[in-house]
Order: sequence, then C-alpha cells, then structure tokens
Amino acid sequence: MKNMTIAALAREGGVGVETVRFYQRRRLLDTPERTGGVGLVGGVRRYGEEDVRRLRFIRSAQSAGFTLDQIGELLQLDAGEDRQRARTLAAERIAALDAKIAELQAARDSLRRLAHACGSTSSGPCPIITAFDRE
Amino acid sequence: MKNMTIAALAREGGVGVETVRFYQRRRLLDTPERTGGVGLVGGVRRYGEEDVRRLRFIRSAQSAGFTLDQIGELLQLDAGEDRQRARTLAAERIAALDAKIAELQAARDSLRRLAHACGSTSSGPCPIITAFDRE
DNA sequence: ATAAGGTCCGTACCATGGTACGGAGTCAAG
DNA sequence: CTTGACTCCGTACCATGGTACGGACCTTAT
Repeated sequence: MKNMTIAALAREGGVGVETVRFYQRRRLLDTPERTGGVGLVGGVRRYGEEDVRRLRFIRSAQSAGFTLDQIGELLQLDAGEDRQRARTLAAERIAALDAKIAELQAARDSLRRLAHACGSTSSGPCPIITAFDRE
Repeated sequence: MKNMTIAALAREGGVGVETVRFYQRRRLLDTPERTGGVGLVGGVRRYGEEDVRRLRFIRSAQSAGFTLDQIGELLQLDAGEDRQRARTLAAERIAALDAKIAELQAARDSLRRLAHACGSTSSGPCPIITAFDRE
C-alpha cells in the first residue's frame, strides 16, 4: 500500500492535485514522508487507501454542508473519544439540513409557479418578482 | 411613497445598510436621486415599496441558489420580453434544486447513521468517516 | 442653533474554498 | 543517460458575497 502519487490520489477523490495540497495545508489530509530520496530532500510522497477514504470523506462532509474547519474537527473526533461532541455536531447539522431542504423545496415551488405563469400566456414579461412573493 | 431611508429599506429586507449599498453597486437595486438637497450635492435618497419588493426578491432568489449575476439577469428579464430565457433559467434551476435536495437528503441519512452508530455504544471513537462510506 | 445620529461615498478589508505559476528536483521509459 | 512527465513548494491570485472605516455632509429633535 501507499503506492499512489498525488495525482492518483486526486483522481480517486475526484479533485485536482492543487486541491489535495490545499487540504494538506489545512491539515485535513496528512503529508507522508518523501520516499526514495537520494540526496537530502529528494523523493516523492506516496499515498494509500486510507488517504483516499479521508479525501472522499471530506467531499461527502462538504456536500452535507460542513465547512472545512468543521470537517477538520470531525476528523479529529474520528480518532478520539468525544462521542458527545460528535453527536452534537451531527444533530446540529441534521437540523440545518432539514431547514435547508425545506427552503430549497419552497424555492423550487416558487420556480415552478414562475415557469407555469411564464408558459401559460404568450406575450409581455414574465412576472418573475411576483412569482417569489409568497416567500 | 418613497419615504424610507436606506436603513428602513434594509430593515424591511432583513439585511444591513452596507448590503443594500453593495446591491446598488451591483445594479441589483437602483439608486434614486437624492431629495431635498440644499446645495449642489445635498439631500438623502428615499426608497419605496417597489424597492422593498426587489430587495426581498433578491433574498428569495438567493435562497433558490441563484448567484447575484443570475439575479441581475432575472431582474432584467422581469421587465423584458424574453420569456424563453426566463423559462430556461427557471428550468435549469429547478433541475439543480432537485439534485441538491437529493444530495442533502443523502447527507442527512449519513448523519443519521452516524448519530445512531455513535449513540448506540458508549465507548471508543465514533466511526465518523465510515458513516459516510456509502456515498 | 446646536448636537446626535443618519447618510453618502470611496476604498479597503474579510472569509471561504479553491486555482495558478514557476523554478527546481525526481522518476521512468526508451 | 537523456528526455518528458510528474512532483514539490512557496507564493500569488481568483470569485463570491459581503462587512468595515472614515470623513464630509444632511436631518431632526431639543
């Protein structure tokens, strides 16, 4: 294991190489030792499945609306013992997600009204602002 | 009408004064003439219900995931005749919202798994990364 | 008529989450 | 043993959506 280059890791995670480095700077991913170096600094860093899992987790957690700072905390927690804190973060985010989902559903309804109002007559401007008035 | 100050407008829209000015710079809100000036430049700008509606629309459209640039286009469209373009923008956003809603629901499910896994035993670390593995 | 508080405006700064650049070093195939 | 692709690293830059500051001016209540 640990035989992937940074480009392979990035590919597995569906991100760019620069993004991996960015996450390393943010300490969300670790930065393995360079291997095989000849001189004092040489060698290239190699990555394994564990790194892929972490990277994918970062993307998933982002899609759940966690910020990178919060994701950093989650990654700490994953290795630690603070179950209470983990549950709190999860509960807060679930509540936020429920609210956001409701908001997006309302927005979608507004847009459907707009599309309908705009499709049902054939001249003049669509009442775009009005379509959102119920919010 | 047109007797509100910028602070009153901001309050009605649920934003700060600086945000109103920011939207003016972006040409999302217009900048009425100063009224009552004594000298060459004097006076204060006054706002009315139409401005409130526009401002609220901006916030609603934002919650629907439109960028400020797109909102600018919608505002143009609201006064114009290009129904086709309006329908296209609405349809695109509806599709994006459907996708986003599904994504957030999936994220919520992952978090529920996490909360459950983390609540059902009482020691050791929560399997945070693992809880997202299905994504 | 004066003082407190609002307004106006330009400009600068901020957080978030990246993306790009460039020069030096490294690796692998031919 | 060279050549071409990739890596490393620091630093700079970017888009989005604001937020803050400061000095001059305006308005309003006392």
